[in-house]
Amino acid sequence: MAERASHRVAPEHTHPDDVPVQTALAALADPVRVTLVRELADSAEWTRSCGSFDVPVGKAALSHHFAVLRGAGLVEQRDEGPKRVNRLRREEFEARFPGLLDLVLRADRAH
Amino acid sequence: MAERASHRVAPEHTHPDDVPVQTALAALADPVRVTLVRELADSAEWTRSCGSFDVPVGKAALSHHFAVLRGAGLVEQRDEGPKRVNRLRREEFEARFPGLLDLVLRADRAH
DNA sequence: CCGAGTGTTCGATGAAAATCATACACTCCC
DNA sequence: GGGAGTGTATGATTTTCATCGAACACTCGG
Repeated sequence: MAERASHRVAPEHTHPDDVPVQTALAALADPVRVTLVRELADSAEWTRSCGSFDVPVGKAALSHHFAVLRGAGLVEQRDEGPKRVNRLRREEFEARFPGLLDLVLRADRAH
Repeated sequence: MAERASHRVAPEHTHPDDVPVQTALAALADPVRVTLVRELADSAEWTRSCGSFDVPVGKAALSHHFAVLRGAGLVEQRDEGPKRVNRLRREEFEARFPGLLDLVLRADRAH
């Protein structure tokens, strides 16, 4: 059939424009999610599969965190073969919440 | 004696510079606290006592929220007679987390 | 010095969120 | 098509956090 690579249900995405400030802040208030966002920011787009992140949680929790990040308009996902690869929505998120992402990424550990 | 108005233990304050991003985001991720911050932003400094805010929580919870806001470097308090009056640490917080406060204050309800 | 007003502390309660283990669905490759 | 690899869904457990009620501390004005 004229199908793309995946038969799975495509992940639900929320555009940053449709995200309340509250939701964005809550998403970024969790250390695990911030780690994901930071690692994602240091990688090329669509190169990181969900399982490739160095966080101390099981895959169930990990999957949950990605769902939250999608819901906050921070991450976009696409199925590529058996893996689900990720992309940080830098520009779109920056346009909706100017400065916020940079704040989290820079994260002066000097404190 | 050469004492100020209050004998109470002065409230503990944390300067924004000593606040981790994580803490700041968590503090602003609560709707009640955001209401406090917004009302505070719309008032002259040192004019609002803790009890003067329009939030749907008892005074115990309210007192807790102010403690969190102090710990996040968002609010400064001073005892004035029997009341404790507040001030939003606009400049200091802005210097530490550029753009963050504006983001919360503007809070486009258009979503 | 008492009483009203104000805010904090403490302990308990309830709700929300993070986590895990297990089971399941899908894709690819042999 | 079977099996390994990858991610999701579900249900239970744990932790965290917001909240409340009641008791307490402090200030001020009669």
